[in-house]
Amino acid sequence: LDNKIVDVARRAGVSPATVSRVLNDSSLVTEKTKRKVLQIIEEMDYHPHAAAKQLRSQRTRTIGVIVPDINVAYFAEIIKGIENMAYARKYKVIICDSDNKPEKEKEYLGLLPNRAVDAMILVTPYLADESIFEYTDKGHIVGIIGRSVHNSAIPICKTDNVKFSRLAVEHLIGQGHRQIAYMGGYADSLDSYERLEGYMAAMKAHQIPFLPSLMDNGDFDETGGYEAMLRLTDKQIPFTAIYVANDEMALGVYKACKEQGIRIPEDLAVVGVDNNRITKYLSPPLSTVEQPKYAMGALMAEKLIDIMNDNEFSVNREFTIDSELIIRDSSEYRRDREPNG
Amino acid sequence: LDNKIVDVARRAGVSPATVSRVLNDSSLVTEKTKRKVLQIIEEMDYHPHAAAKQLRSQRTRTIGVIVPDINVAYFAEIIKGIENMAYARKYKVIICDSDNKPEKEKEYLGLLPNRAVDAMILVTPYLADESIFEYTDKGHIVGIIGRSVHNSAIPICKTDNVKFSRLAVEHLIGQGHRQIAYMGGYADSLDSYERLEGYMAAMKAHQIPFLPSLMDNGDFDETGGYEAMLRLTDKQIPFTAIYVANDEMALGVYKACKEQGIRIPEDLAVVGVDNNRITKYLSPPLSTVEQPKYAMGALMAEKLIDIMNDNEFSVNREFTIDSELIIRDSSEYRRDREPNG
DNA sequence: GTGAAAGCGCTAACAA
DNA sequence: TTGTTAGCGCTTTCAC
Repeated sequence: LDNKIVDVARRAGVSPATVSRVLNDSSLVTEKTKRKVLQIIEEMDYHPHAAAKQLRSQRTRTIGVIVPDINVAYFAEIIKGIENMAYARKYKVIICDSDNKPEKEKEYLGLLPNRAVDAMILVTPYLADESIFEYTDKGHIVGIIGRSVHNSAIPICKTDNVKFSRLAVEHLIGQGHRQIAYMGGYADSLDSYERLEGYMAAMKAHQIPFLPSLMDNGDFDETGGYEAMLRLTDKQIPFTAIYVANDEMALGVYKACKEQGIRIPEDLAVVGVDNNRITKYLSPPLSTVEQPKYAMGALMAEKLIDIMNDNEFSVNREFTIDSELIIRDSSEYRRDREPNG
Repeated sequence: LDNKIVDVARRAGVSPATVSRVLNDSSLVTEKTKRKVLQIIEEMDYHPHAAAKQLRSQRTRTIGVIVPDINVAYFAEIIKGIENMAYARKYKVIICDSDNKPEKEKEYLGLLPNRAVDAMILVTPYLADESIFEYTDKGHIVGIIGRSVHNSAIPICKTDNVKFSRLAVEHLIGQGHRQIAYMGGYADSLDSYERLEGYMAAMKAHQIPFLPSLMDNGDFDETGGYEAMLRLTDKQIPFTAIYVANDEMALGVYKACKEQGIRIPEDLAVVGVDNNRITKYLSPPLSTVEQPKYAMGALMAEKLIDIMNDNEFSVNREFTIDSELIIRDSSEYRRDREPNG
């Protein structure tokens, strides 16, 4: 029914091979034949069959992206960065929303051995390092965004958790706070751990004793943050500031504070991480650490595409992007400030 | 290098056809052979080659989704609905973020004739009806979410713009408002038009004269909403309430009000549309119309998959889902209300 | 610079 | 119930 490459070839009076060369702009075709073929292609409204091309060339020009929840702004922005770079390099992006279900992530990884994708980008905290190595060991191309992994061969893109966490906590200390709580994500997440490290470094540098009872984990989501905040306040150990390992959990902290009549920032200063779009609309606007989400997505997509095309010879496969502390009203109480940031 | 179906066949002592049958669980295989083959597949860690399968079967089990911006919560939630249904039916989803660029949307539509996708879901206000018909006329399967199109053959999923807009405006009238402004999206969008229709119906039903000068368009985004709001207030024609055709523009309205010292809801009641996640965190929380975004995505994906598998015989291809007015503080000023909704 | 021919890995029609 | 066989539509040697 549809036109194939032989039909175009016949009409143009050339061989299928030549049409193929034109299509993939090989340098070995005369300008004249090329023009002719292009014209026939246009006339016949010919479209190459993707699957045939993929089967023959053994590449799909498709990248998969696994995220826990596309609805969370942090992941959506990363995907956007990936998509834009992919589009510029004529790659497609298959989106794999794991719905926070590890089984679903494992199944989606299967796209690699099925050769439905040429590479996979993981933006998920769930998959164990070993599950990832299973694939990289077989030569599959995998990139990781926003989390650390103990394997220097895998390209990974992240920010400096320790560094920005220390800055965030030192900002709170600079505001006069001494009782500062820390809320992490999953207990076993390397990100959580590194952010805690930064927190402790700041405390230590200012000779503030570290209180384990002022620490809790909120699973990186709103509900978890809410519940962790309730546990923290239940303890009756006073604290005047809290450093929360991501903005989603900070939403839960806001909710808990509202319910308990704790005023932000008068009674409690709050600093989050991610600079989700939502944070600047909160009341008060939330201080947070900008994560260059779009840039991380775009960079990782570019690196993987370069690797697949053998344009990537760099030894260093770990890319650390700078992140910036954004101070808003949630951590800085001033009467003279405008109503919103 | 990798195992193919013949390798499995050989090892299992059967023909490739039988292995294929097992893989696609055809009913014509003995339990015994099936078990045997499955075991060999497991042993050899065999994974079928997606492109070969696609080429032979002429289906990709992949759906494309075109959205203007995956970062906008409205679109992200729809995608999530599509992705979940697709996953349940063993389909993949290719995400096409057009970045609000019509050229990019046109190019992504090319995935259809390239047979890189079996169907395409459009969630974009940009593409002209004719551009869509170009593809449907050639037999390509296309579904549309959240906008109207003048062609009953194309499956489309939407909410009843006229109905919910009328409800929203009548809510404002019920609060005692008479000078009510309307902010639409693109001037030529059918959604904008239908929401205006609902607005006018409500006004007419309550014998409130319709003032064209209390209408403007804000292009469905925050900046557009901000600018449209400035134009409206510049006119010096008083209004005490505004019905805004989506939440993104309402963010712009909030910003303009803040700058001009207009208090919400005391000086101006605001109602938006979409119930983006962000709205309930605004100060004051924004009244809005819930759009069942996830449900629309899931429903459309299901319908298209049914159509592709000939399980869909229904004549009616327009699905209208109910939407619900959510009243929060931005349109209802009460001293006794809790700080946030 | 161009063409002929082989084959990528699978499925489906037909035969057994 | 199972096997044989012929392609799906393209790219890519290898000749010319």
